Amino acid sequence: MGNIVRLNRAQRQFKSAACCAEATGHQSSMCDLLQLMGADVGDDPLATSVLVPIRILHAGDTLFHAGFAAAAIYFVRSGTFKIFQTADDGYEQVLGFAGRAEVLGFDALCMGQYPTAAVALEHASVFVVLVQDIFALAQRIPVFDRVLHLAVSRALTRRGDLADAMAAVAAEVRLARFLVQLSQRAAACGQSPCRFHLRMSRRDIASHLGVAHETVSRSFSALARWGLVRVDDREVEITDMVGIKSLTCSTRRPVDQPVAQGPRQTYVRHAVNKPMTHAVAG
Amino acid sequence: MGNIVRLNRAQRQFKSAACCAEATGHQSSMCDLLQLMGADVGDDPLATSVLVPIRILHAGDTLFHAGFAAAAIYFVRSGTFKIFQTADDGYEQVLGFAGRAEVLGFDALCMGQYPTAAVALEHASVFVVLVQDIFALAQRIPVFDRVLHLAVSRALTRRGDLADAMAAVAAEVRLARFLVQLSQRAAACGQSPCRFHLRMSRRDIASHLGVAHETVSRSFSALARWGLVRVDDREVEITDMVGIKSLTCSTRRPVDQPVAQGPRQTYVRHAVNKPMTHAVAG
DNA sequence: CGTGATCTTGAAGGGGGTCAACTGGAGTGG
DNA sequence: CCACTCCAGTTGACCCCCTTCAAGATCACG
Repeated sequence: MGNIVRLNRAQRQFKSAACCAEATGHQSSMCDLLQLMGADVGDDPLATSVLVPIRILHAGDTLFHAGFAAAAIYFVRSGTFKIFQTADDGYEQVLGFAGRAEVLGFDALCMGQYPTAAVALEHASVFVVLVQDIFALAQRIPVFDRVLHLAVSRALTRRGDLADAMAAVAAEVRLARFLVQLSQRAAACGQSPCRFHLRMSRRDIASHLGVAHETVSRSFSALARWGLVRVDDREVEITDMVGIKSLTCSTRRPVDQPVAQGPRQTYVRHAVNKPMTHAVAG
Repeated sequence: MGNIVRLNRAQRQFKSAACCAEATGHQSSMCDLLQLMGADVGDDPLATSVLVPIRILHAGDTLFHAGFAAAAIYFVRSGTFKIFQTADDGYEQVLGFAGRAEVLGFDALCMGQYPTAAVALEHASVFVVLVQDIFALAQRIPVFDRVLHLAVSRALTRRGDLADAMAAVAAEVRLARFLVQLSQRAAACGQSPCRFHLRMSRRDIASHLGVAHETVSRSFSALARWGLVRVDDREVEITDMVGIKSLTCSTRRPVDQPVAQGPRQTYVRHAVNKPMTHAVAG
């Protein structure tokens, strides 16, 4: 795959001065953090008095490296992040993409260092909560404890989705599942579930889905040919939501008794091609 | 794959009377739970006074179903569990296997229902903490809050390992990574890192690794042929720990400048076969 | 305009999915 | 006790899909 550390372009592109820019961070209050996370915090004087630093990142900036000491956890205020771990040979395995109101770096708690790295894919900002403060804050501000638990629970669910996407045999199905996930996530944020701009490169998607990046390209072309999506570089529009969702159902050898209807639609791969060409023809 | 719901045999095999047997559960104290999780709890009178139910399960028993309302989270006291989600067509995607001191069902918190299911692979017992009690307990017993956060952090890391195992191109590498994970996990529990009994079927492993179960069989045979492991049904012995660990390093197209040493060892698949046959010959 | 990146498409080869057949063990019922 | 059934596990054969290598298009930047 060669999903190698390639920050050069992004760094040049966005002219981020410093790689690990702690720069231009200001302060906010715990109250804002709780509101971001969807908690109902009346006017808790304690929450408003506790200050929480904010860190600003440019595209390509690294929020934290894998293997570094666990200094803090982060709550995404804006922007998108790529979560990945790097193998010995430099291969990046992308575990997921995190957006607004998601927690980052929590998996470092149990081992004292980050098992994964996080890189901003666009201009972004995060709330910073130092590891050494977490438990004290959780005790002093119960609603923060609740918010944290819920956020981590969501992060856990997200990583389950990862397996979902990688489990499909056909590459087109993997991509379809990924796009549907993005769509539903966008909808949950109040954005359009049909049109969105991909923040990540084909390489990142490929690593996330466990295929070669050329295969991602081909799968995009296939989905477009079948009339399910319209693709222009990183602009994606889902033109047939029903069709793409039905495609995502193709897993492996479905059941012991396949369907016993129609012309032996046993293979998944066939199910991938057949109905789609029909859909194009129809 | 046909990784279908096949509890019949297990149920018959172990003669578990009720599928969802809440049966024969007794009570224990929060103190025991905290000690299980590795916390140092002196003689906290509060912790000893809080009672925590224990649930006993037989092999094949379901701890909780996917889609059911989130009633409780569980801490594994003994035994092994299979965590999985079931697709519409009945395909089981195995997300992982959980053992002693791991938390189960936490991902249900954020959505009110379990996104995954958990089934006991052997005789097992768990501590039961009702969802409605979690936050109150976390506030009353700070150590419990800490223990919970750490356990969830570990669960998050575990799901990262899942992607690691599924990311490899070659099936033998996936299996090797899985075995190394099991080995390291066993070592962390004070058991032998070289010999262990697999609690899960080939089908479960296949689903976990994202391959067909026939491929798992073939990969076991290949690893044995290369002298890395000895396999007898579910009894596994790692006979060449260095060799199997070096095998796990094979990812995808390593780096842009391969190694430039020796005869162009660019392909992973070659690296899989070549050195191993040498190892057998040598 | 050269450089280097992303993205796309083509061609070739092989690995693994799928189906099939076989073995062996466990439970069932005669 | 022994046939019978069911299932886990293994191995073989076929062939499609994906990986890999390669080349071209496009864009950004100096």
